[in-house]
Amino acid sequence: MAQTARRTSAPRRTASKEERQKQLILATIRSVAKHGLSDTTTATVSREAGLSQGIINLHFRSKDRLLVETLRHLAEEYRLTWEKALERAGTDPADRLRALVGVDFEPPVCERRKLAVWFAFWGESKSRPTYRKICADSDGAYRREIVQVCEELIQGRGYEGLDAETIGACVSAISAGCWLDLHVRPRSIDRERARRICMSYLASVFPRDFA
Amino acid sequence: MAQTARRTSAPRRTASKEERQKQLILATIRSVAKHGLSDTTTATVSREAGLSQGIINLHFRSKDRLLVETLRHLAEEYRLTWEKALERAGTDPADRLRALVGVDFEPPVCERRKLAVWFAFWGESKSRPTYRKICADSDGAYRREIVQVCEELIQGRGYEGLDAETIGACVSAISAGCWLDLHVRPRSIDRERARRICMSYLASVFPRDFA
DNA sequence: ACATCAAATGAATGATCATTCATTCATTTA
DNA sequence: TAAATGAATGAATGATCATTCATTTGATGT
Repeated sequence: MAQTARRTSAPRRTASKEERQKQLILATIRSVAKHGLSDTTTATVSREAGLSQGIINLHFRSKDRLLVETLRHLAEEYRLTWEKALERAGTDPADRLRALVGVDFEPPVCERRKLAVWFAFWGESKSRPTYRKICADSDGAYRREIVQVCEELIQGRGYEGLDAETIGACVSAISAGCWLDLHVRPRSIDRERARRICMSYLASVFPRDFA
Repeated sequence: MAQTARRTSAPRRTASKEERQKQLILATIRSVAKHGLSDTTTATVSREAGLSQGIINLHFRSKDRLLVETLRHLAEEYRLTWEKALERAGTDPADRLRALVGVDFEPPVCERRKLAVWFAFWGESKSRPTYRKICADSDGAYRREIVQVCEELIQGRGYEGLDAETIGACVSAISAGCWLDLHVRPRSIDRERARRICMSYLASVFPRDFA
């Protein structure tokens, strides 16, 4: 009985504590994407992980903590992904901006399941200060990076009368807005089209670098 | 006991069925904004309405139906608001575009509580086809209107080489993205700043009409 | 081969929740 | 004023859920 469940999951006792926790976080992402946050229970998560009822309390002390750690995992993955993309992009501000926008529309960040989880936590963040803080910090760090790159581009390439704060706000707003479309109206848009919508904006404000 | 609850609410038996239902929908909006969708129970809603436990099943048959009707209420209010704004704006496409953008950042649409409720339903819409359909239809209708107005503006004012679909997608994406900021990082932005971010985009693509 | 021990289990527990329905109450009708 | 009506109540019910913990399991060291 437990045998059948185990078949689809990692070997039973060889996993280290960290591996087990990550396994449960990934199971939580799948469960939230599939059932929603309201209907994600310790049962749906442990079943998704192929493990037993009690496993969540064993590794995270409570369901609440598991959810918070899941959100933290998402935020960390996001940050690591755009930091790496910036490294690869080199020093040219236009390349760096392209890289930052690209991250929002490529795996591992832009997967339908993960969008669903982001929206799920955003949806609860008004009433959950812990969620809101993690989301706000994550968004804030990304925004600061965008604005800084815009500033470098405006300075370095001699654009006149442009406000980096406003443009940065626009870029990240368009990203978020496209995420909403990908999430709620997936048939109306795909990741590549979303990326091009963002790039069309950059082309309109920085024509010499993106047109 | 029931007396004290009643004191803050509408008179007990004078309300018509529709008034009672609307009262419960408004109570649901307050409850979802305050407690989140996960922690909104028939108890929190009926308490918020100053009525009894059983009232929701009496008027909506189930909690599920109440939630769906609450989302429908939000979507209808949104549609009515931008339809009225279009009427007031007259026939000039630039005015009409200004009006559509304005709606997203004025009451009754853009209130913190209502943003919280939109995000709550978006957050569950991957796993709830009913929610997703209502959200998708609402967004879709607004988007079609934006795109059409952009087309008129491009044609009527002789803008060259602009794609109305893409610009419409940008406008509504920026709106949604600003909503995310208002929702998750309310200290970083207010409605007026959000509106100006949208207008700055319109100024960059339609300089002769918005600059 | 055996003992040790942390990891994992899953049945049991108590709390919370949506829903039901017998009863109460205010209004309308006669 | 009395009877009839149906809106509203709230205690009771059963279902679901997170958490606990006594027991089982399997890996490790001797």
